[in-house]
Amino acid sequence: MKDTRSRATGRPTLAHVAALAGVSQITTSRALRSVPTVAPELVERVRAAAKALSYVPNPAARTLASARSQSILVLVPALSNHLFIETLEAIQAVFRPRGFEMLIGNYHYDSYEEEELIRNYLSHQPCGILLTGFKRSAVAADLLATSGVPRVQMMDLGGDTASVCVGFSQGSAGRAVADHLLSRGRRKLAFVGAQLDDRVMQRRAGFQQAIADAGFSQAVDILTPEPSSVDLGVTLFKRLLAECPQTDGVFFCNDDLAFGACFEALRKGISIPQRLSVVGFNDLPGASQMVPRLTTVQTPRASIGRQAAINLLKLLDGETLDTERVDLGFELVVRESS
Amino acid sequence: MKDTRSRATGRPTLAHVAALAGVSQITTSRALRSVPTVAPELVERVRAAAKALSYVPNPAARTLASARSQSILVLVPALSNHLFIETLEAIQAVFRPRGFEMLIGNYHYDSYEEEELIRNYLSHQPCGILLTGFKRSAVAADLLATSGVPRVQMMDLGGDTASVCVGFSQGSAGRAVADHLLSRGRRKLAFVGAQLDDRVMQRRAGFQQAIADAGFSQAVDILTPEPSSVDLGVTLFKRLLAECPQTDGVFFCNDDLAFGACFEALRKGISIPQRLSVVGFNDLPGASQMVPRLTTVQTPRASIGRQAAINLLKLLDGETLDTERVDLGFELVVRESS
DNA sequence: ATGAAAGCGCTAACAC
DNA sequence: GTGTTAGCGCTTTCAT
Repeated sequence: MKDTRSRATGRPTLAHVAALAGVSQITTSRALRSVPTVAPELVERVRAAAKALSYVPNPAARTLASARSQSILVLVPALSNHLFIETLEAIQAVFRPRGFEMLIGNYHYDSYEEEELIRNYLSHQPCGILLTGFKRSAVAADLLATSGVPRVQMMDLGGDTASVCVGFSQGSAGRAVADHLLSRGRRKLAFVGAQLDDRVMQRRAGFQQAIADAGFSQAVDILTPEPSSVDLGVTLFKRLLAECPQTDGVFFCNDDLAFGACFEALRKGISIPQRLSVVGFNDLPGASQMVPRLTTVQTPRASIGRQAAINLLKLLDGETLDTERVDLGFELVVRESS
Repeated sequence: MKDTRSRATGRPTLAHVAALAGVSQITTSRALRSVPTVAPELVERVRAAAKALSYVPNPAARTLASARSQSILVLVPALSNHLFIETLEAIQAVFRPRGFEMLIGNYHYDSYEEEELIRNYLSHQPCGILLTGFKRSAVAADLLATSGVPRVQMMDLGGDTASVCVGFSQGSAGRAVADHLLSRGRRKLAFVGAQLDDRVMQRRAGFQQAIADAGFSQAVDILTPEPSSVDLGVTLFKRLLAECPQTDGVFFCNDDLAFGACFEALRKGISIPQRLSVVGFNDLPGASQMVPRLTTVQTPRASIGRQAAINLLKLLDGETLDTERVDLGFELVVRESS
């Protein structure tokens, strides 16, 4: 009966593995972390010993000794939006196989909560941080900068922070929608927007620019500062039909607006693919299954997550990607109902 | 210029706080953890010193020393389902204010992945575990049992594991739906089910039982082993109308089936609230906004998360809740479209 | 009720 | 390339 487990945790420790492999603790440590200076033969022996004992490293000890954990902090504004879930999945697909853990911080679109989360999670000494967007409190920005932990920002490309960003351009999304509609022969194009924040206006600008570049002009703008919703989509769609009945292509700046419109069209028996092309931004969950032919411009969530993760890995490896901005474009997805 | 920060992390340590407060390190530790044996006056002094230095405890050191982290491991089968997101939010609302972190493990309905997650996360020495359902591999169950970490199971009440469960009874959900329909004067009741797993059959049994108890009998059963989907809902709804046109109340065992049916009804101009009552299980995201009057039986996700978290806290406090089973019932939610 | 000493399991720094 | 030593920052144990 050999003593191969720690009294405190009941699990074998590095010392046990080292003893079994017949090398020093530090060599064991290095071998297990794939530090290149260890002789291949020793690596072999150590691996075998670790396996024999079912050794699993103690992350707390590792973090304490190295002042750096194997965790990546990911801050998202919401979990209720599918967009971020898919982004998280893509991130995890990069990090999990490499032995990193993900700490997920949901700040509910609240910058004070974001600040608190940062303060809390920073105490865990994450080795990297993935952030969503630019806007955050000065305190939060300062905490991040002071921490010195490598970080990558996702989704937005704009802003003034001198750091690595992975996202897409709202303007080119708008442009693509216009090109798509024009290529299908649509000429009476409308833009329907709510909320009217920067992003919406950038999408609109790209949309208009592309129409102008093609030598046409946009037929109509239906705009309102109200927050976007399915109901509002119905209302604005009615307004569109009233004000500009000859419209044959619409870009709804938000998914729920587009959905409300499609739904209303369905009710009224308006055949959307034939009389009208509708494009929405992002994809309301389930919408694709319910509404006949809704074209959708999707934020490239998975690509953004994956690329952001990959760039963060590069930073962790010591590469310098200063102020790199990666524009991943977007995807035009044509959905069809049953 | 006093030396109030650790060389390794740049942050103040317990020793710094102790020095400033003029007490020993261990008293400082106890004061900060609210160990009751410390004199109130010292607690005061220590707190002040900690605040003055912006001291934040180092979780790695704490975990290493005590062989127990402040993390709660939560295992969910998916993040893409809103049900689990809402459950997670409710759990977090209990734990975050008390200083616990949440480790979220998404096993994608894959029991091998669940096993891997358990093995990995167990190395972080979580102080508690929240699990979803009963079915898991024998290895996983063994890992959990051997770990000795307190755990609570969510969602299902059945199963044979002798542990604390918080969930709801599928049978009583079915019963409630029948009662609801009967109370609205519906008499020709139908059950539409897909997938036909245990849970679906339990819902059906409860539904039938309640109808029988009220002295009536169920008009028709539309069953298929195919997996549930919106499309299938359309198909089954057509079958229902063909086979049993006089039906005036239907219980769809899944949300997407109900949605497909409502959608189809809408297309055909069948007025659901007048001619037919439709009840679906759970709420397809967005469905409430799109379909006129869909009654929904909702898994009490938030209540389950909160109650499970509270029960786990009790276990952490040393209370014994052996084999406790908490049935949280369910909610009947009537949704109306715009 | 408070404190001193001894680790927790690992890695950084420096030797050899 | 490998090993020795000395902590990382905290809590446990045991004394007082």
